[in-house]
Amino acid sequence: MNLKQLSEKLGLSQTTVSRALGGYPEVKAATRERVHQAALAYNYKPSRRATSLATGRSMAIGHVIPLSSNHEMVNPVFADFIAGASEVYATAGYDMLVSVVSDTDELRTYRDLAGKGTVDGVIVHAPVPQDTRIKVLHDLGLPFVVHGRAEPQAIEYSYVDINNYGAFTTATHMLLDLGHERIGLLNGTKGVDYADQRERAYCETLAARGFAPAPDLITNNEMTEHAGYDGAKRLLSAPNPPTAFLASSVVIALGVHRALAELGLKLGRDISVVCHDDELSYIGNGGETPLFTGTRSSVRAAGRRCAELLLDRIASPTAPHTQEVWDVTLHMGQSTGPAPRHTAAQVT
Amino acid sequence: MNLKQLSEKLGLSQTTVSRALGGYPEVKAATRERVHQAALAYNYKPSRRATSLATGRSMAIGHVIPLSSNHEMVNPVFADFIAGASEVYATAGYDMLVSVVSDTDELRTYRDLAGKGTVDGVIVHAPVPQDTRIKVLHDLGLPFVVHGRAEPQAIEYSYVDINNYGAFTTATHMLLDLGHERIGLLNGTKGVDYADQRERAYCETLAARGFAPAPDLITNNEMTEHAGYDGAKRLLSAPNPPTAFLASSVVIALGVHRALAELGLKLGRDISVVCHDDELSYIGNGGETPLFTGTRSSVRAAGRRCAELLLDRIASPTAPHTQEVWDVTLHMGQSTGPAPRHTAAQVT
DNA sequence: GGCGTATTTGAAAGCGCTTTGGCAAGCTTT
DNA sequence: AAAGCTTGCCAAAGCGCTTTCAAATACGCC
Repeated sequence: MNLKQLSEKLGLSQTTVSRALGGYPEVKAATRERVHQAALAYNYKPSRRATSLATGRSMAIGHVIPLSSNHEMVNPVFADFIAGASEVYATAGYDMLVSVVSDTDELRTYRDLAGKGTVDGVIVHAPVPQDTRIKVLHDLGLPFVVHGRAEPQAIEYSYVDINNYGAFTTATHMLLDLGHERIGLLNGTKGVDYADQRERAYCETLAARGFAPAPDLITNNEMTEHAGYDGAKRLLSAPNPPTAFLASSVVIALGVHRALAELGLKLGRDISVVCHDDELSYIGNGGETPLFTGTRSSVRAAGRRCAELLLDRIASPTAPHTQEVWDVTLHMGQSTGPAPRHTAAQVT
Repeated sequence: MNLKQLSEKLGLSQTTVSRALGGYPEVKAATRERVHQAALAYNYKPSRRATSLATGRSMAIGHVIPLSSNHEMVNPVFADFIAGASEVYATAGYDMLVSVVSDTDELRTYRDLAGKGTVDGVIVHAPVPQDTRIKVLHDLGLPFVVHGRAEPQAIEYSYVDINNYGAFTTATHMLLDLGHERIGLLNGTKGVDYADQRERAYCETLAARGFAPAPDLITNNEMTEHAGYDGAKRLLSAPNPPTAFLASSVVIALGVHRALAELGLKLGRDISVVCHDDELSYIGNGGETPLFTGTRSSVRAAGRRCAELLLDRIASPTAPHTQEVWDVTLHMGQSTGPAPRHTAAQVT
């Protein structure tokens, strides 16, 4: 059933039917009602294809999920981020288009989406400093919102980020206050903004408190369980091992936890761990007393907010940009405690 | 730049330009070349909106990710599944549309997608026995492929599944062979096909070997880390605790691992764990000697295969249906060992 | 009654492609 | 030389909507 058929059945013009369904005011209430009834009865739904050609808007938002080209892994935070964004799109009548592409293909994907007009806007993930994507999207005239930041940038843009620097400053201070002096940092891959911010916070806090950050206590990796396990195990078996870890994600922290169990070390007593917790639904760190002490911020909420901002931008493209940095709160769990008197790990 | 403008620049008709770009044979090679050059030079890309209206195909596939209505969680396996599917779509020129919806809204979403013609086909996730979605999609005439099975069904359909029954039969036998007699089953939510298959395999194998499956050794839950932790802890602190666990996912197994660490029990010695491993990239159980002994099957490969089958169906809708059940292999890890002589857990 | 103003409806022109049905020119074939 | 094929191109008709512009009807008021 298409518009023409429906309007014939009703004895009305396509114009009137279209307007009635579209909620335009110049249709008599009675007529509108009649049209709605008929649409329901015949299960008429305007073709998305035709609508978008006529309006010039595709009513879809693109999410380009970068696959780190050397590992080809997809970070589970995207699942939650997308779930949040999807909620917003659904209520606004937008569809969500996701393409998972090697990060080397990302720019091409954007050019494609813009050229073909497949989407009305995109979300940019995991920005790096001086991210080229921002310039490209700006030049393409495709509205976008960045999840994270990519400073410095000549171009004004909207973003939603968390205060990574603040979070890891707080976390580092807390571990220092507990008496930990050798703290390992199990971080994400170098060059991604949040990872860099966190490392900077860690180093600068240590320096401010009079400790020289030891480069050998920092690992950079995809934030997998395995990386956490490997990193912890390696650092703990080195001479002069750390007594605490800062982990960039709960998944990493779980890996640390596994390493500790294997080494016979007790979390929170022998070794302390603080992580950043995105509140992933399946790998949650919830409960009244969460396992890991961590800086917490819902990535799902970030997804929602990014989606909202993007829809706003599409609706009013000339409005000033919105830049939000969310503060994160430190939640105490069972993974932190005072530094042991003697170096805990006597691992060979 | 649109087709009209490009053809004017070239002094050709829209027809010829369209054909040249579309690879139709009735264009002179020299002309085709000239058109391609111009398209490149002016960065012309045919509008997806217009193309799909003209052809009647939207060149998009829908993935409806169900959010269990009571928990509102999104399973991380979807991230990997989608990554696999996306690869296939990308090479075939298809887009992937994903909507994350409460499972109560799923049917409405399908009707919407079909009615508006937003997608050319969909993938059905996490089927339940006598799944209503299959009937609905069949009646809507929307091509689909199911990831998993939903037997019995009056309707013929294509699916890709793993041999869940076989996997958990093998796993149960293995634990029995190691001397474990009380085996806990930490399963996904009841009613989802794979969870039911696994429970059936577990129960029937126990029965075949002369053991009565104890209902109090089975838990059904969302497959979160927390569920694994809770389940293990509860079962281990009951009178007559199990000496081994079958876990429906690595994420659950990680929770079990955490519970064991907390109770001072050693994985693979005091308590054995076998899990099903979807080979999730971030929560991987890889390495030469994986942590968990498990039945292994790549959910990403399943995503790829489902996508291929769906594109095939769309290309030839009357072709016979394909039904694949993949065998899974058991990989030995460090989490299994002979049953301890005495009940290991002396937990209050 | 006539005029101005709302109110309500419709005809038709796009949106930017694909594709059908021709048509002209150049080749074969008889 | 006429008839029949190919080859290479084009005009124009859709695809199913939205939206502009115009028109018809109803209403209020002097």
